[in-house]
Amino acid sequence: MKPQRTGQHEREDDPLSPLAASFYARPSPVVARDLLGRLLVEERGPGRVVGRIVESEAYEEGDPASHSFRGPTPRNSVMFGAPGRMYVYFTYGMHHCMNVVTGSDGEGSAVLLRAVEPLEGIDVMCGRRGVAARPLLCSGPGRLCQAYGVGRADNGHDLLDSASGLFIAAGDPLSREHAAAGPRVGVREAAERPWRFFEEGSVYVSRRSPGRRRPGR
DNA sequence: TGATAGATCGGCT
DNA sequence: GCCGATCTATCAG
Repeated sequence: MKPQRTGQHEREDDPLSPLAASFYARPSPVVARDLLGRLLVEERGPGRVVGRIVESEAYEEGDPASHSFRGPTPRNSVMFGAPGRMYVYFTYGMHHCMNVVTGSDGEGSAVLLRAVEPLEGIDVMCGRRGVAARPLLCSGPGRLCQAYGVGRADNGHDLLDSASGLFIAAGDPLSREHAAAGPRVGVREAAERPWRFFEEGSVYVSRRSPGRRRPGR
């Protein structure tokens, strides 16, 4: 049960208003951390799907782990384009990963969205994923794309346009004390650039098992 | 509960 | 030809 939004969604204080271009036009590690707590919204399918971003990773040009490291190619060209667009690629023969292009036009930097906490449209996500357990719906880049119905066709998608039905809304940014940083997943020499950002203690992030502590000890 | 291998294919060398 | 910003099933303990 939500109040109807009748053309008021451009208001700055509306948590469902899309983030502006200036938000993305900053260095990717800055954007990655600032994305925590924001809302990933999709309303192109059977119902509105909303999730709170709890995990992200930054990739910079000149970073050996980044697709943009060896310069522009047909595959990664979106990464070198204007900030605020989505870079979607296919990997491991079966998974998609979605990124948000950051920095300035011509620079190959982006932020990988790794996990969100499902808030709305749980049934839609379950249907797309084929699983029911909430922590398994969007905890990982491949799962996230599947839950949101995002694929190669969305490469280059404009996130600044909320009318497109897929965008990131302002939400409620995560406070500093609840945000943690660490080495990126699957990246060699990962410790040198601790550009994975996540919400401390969230059960909706990926890779939470090692060293997991239960409350009380 | 934690570690490991297999699936599967587009892009780059 | 090889490798990968992954996920899942399966096995061992």
